[in-house]
Amino acid sequence: MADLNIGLLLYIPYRELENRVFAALAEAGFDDITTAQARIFQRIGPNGSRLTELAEAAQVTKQTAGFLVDQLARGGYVERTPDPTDARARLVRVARRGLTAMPITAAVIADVEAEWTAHLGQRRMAGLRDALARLREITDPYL
Amino acid sequence: MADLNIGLLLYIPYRELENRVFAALAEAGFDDITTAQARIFQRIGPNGSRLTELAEAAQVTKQTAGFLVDQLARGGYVERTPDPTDARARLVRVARRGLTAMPITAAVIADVEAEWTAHLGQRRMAGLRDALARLREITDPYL
DNA sequence: CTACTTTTATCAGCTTCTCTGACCATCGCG
DNA sequence: CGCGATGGTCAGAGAAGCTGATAAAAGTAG
Repeated sequence: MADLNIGLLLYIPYRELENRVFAALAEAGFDDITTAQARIFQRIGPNGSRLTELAEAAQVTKQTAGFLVDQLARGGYVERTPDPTDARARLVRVARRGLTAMPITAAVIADVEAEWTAHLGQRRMAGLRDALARLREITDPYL
Repeated sequence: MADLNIGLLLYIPYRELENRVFAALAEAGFDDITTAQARIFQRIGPNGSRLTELAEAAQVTKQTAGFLVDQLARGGYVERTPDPTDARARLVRVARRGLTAMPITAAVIADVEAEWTAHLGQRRMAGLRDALARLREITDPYL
């Protein structure tokens, strides 16, 4: 095993956080959501997003994004409304059930961050967040 | 969108690195490997690993791990040898083709890390690596 | 040494995710 | 208006993951 590459080092805590979030959501009754759906849901902007935007941000094809959005819509997590500025497009917005799930997710993330801060110390945790935010500038295809 | 949660901040650069690695592997003729296979391959120890270990490290079921190892074996990336210490178990080892692919991966990772270091500065990059390595202590199920 | 439990791995069947390719409707521009 | 670009859907297929059931070897208790 020895020292792991930076990719795996990024992936390991990501996966841990994801697991914790899904465990909490399932316990709260949101047991019909999947990781793939969540990765799309996460990228919906405050005023809704177009399918194409979501697909690009999540790095999947439009077809896959559409497939996942349909499921989220069936579950009541999102709704699809026509885009007033473009008759071809439809805006995906967070709906009732999605709004209910969000604070649960936020609470788990806060918990996990607190644990990580306790382990790393405030200084290193702040540095981690700062470094990742800056890294996003050159690695996020959605930006 | 606004400020993203720490999970997504971890995932974005992870995904970028993964994409770069797979692009380079494909260009070098290793176009038959998938991300799922690579996530298993990555966890194989220097002296081989058991299927159960790989499954746990990659956080998939033994069945899934077995399925992926079979594919890796068919591609010549790994080989399965009997475990001398336990007749039930078989050790998964990196084989010829796997050994050939590893330096290509390492080179891409080095390139990407250099880019990230250029963007963040040496100090922040070192801090990032340090923080992630420490985080692994409390988030890696394989440890 | 026998009986029971645990561990390691496999087989079978199914769901979910993701892709490619083909297609349609609308937009925007010259 | 005509035409390329954009936003999205439909159809079909492969990959990846799961649960459940089974088998074989190992470990453990008596």
